Amino acid sequence: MTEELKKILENAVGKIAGDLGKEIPDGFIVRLERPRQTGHGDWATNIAMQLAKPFGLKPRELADRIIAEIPFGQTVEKAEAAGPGFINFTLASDWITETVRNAISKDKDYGRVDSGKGRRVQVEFVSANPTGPLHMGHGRGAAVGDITASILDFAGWDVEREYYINDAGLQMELLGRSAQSRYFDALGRGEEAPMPEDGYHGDYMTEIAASFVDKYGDSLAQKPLEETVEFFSVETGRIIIEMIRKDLEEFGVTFDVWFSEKSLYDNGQVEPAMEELKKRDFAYEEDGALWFRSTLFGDDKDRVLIRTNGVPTYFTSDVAYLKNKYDRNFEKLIYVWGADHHGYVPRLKSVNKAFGHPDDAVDVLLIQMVNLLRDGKPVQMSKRAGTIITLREIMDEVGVDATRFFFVMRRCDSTLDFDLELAKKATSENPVFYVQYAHARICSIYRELEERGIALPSIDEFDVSLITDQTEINLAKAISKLPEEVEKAADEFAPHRIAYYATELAEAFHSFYNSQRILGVDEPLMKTRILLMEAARIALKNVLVILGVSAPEKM
RNA sequence: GCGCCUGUAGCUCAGCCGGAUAGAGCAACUGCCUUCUAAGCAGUGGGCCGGGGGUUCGAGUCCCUUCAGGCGCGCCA
Repeated sequence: MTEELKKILENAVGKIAGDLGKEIPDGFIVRLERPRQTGHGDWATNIAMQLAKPFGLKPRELADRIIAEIPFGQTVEKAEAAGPGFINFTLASDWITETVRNAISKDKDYGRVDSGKGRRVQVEFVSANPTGPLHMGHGRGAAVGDITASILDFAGWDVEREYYINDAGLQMELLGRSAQSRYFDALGRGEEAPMPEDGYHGDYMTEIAASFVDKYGDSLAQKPLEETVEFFSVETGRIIIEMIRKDLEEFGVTFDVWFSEKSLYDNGQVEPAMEELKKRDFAYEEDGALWFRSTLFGDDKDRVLIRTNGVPTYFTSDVAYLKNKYDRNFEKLIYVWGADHHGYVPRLKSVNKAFGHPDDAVDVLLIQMVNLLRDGKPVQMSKRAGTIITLREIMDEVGVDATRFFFVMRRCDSTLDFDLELAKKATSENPVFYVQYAHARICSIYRELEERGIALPSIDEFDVSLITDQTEINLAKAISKLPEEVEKAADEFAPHRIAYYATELAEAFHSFYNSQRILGVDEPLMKTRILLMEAARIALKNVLVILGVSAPEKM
């Protein structure tokens, strides 16, 4: 629909350029936008303002000349110059028929676009250390990552979701010693293996230790402590990862790949990555350590890759991991990180450049903090005091649907107030219910139709001439926006756009529903409205699928 | 000290690559159920887009500066 309009405008502009003997500037493209004001028609363009100077005309004058070249009829019903030089278009009502036909025939695929062109993209998210349960912040990252991935999939990308398990390094050893200590506690021999200074104290550690006792009795206490640390570390990590995996699965998030940091070392992928940096002269040895020349990329000092004592830093793994990702032929890499890691972004980008990859192949989504509100007051959380709120607690309290929706309701780079009371409310104040309710209402009408023995009409029975009410037109317009919203959300990695769009779509439906009846009107009109409603149901359903929120048939 | 994020209606936030009279939701107020789900709809009021400068036909949007809040600046992860 907009493609045709663009073509019409390109032709018009071309003809005028010819008449004037002027050139169209390089890189010029016709852009169409949705006017903010409904009174300004369906679409608008600012080409007259853009071309005024090169054409040597006043914007309004040029706008009038462009309009004079437009063939009215099939596509465009009305075009008028407005404001400083906009051209506003009202489309012929065909677009409504097209929208309804399109939605119903594509059904589950309605809203899919192909801006991704089948390119491979990896979204790596959550990637929490396997040292404890996921908390709120991880939850937001999980929702943002998962929904971003869904959006990209809908936009025609070939998407892989990946969880990077930080199972190498000192944290894991600390975890092992903590588990070991709890294990001895469980045997009543706590003094033999004291809890390390910064050990993991959570209740889950006690439970894990108990499971070791169940499984191994006191056999693990027979050997010297140092000999079993590794075992405790690996096994505890495995148990916690499984716990995390279950929580995420219940949260509606599943990964294609669980990638172990340790495997980079076990499979010898770290050394070659370091060698490549050295070969390209981005790494050098000094003072017994291996350094990355981050100063070449504006960092204030070079950064250590391999410490003097021979132990690699986390940065080392990340270099190897980045290389590994490219080896798997991804064209685009998306990292979802907590905003507290933002200082690390330039370093990752630097490595990316050092390897000779385009800068925009890597995108890092920084997720700001979540403030949990109960009774309108922030809930104080402290790791030290053990008062961390876990993702599981939130899911259990407010449900998966509301949790997911709330986590993507705001732009990622803005801190999020998560109001527990609001998330649980079953009123229109709560956007999740508002959207789901629209879907349930439609399904309710279907039940009524079934009872009255009325079948879903065929698309050919849609009669656009019967669509006269503004709420009907607004609903059709909202439905027609799904593909463009998906494209924009994918383009910007902005899942919140879809949450906003979902609300807008639901609003258009509720408004229509309240003002017009479906049953009890003349049959042709009833059929036309049923088809419009069916298109709305499909759009709502697909949007909820993208968000990973259920679409209830009854509420 | 340096860097990143944020600052828009009473509250929570949208605002796309600079465009028209800055938008939602909530809260407040007024209406709407004998008919498909009122968990809904319609309407009203509410603004120095943190402040100051600049860029230009045009700035909430871009640049500089300043103020306020948050978060980072290890051979920790």
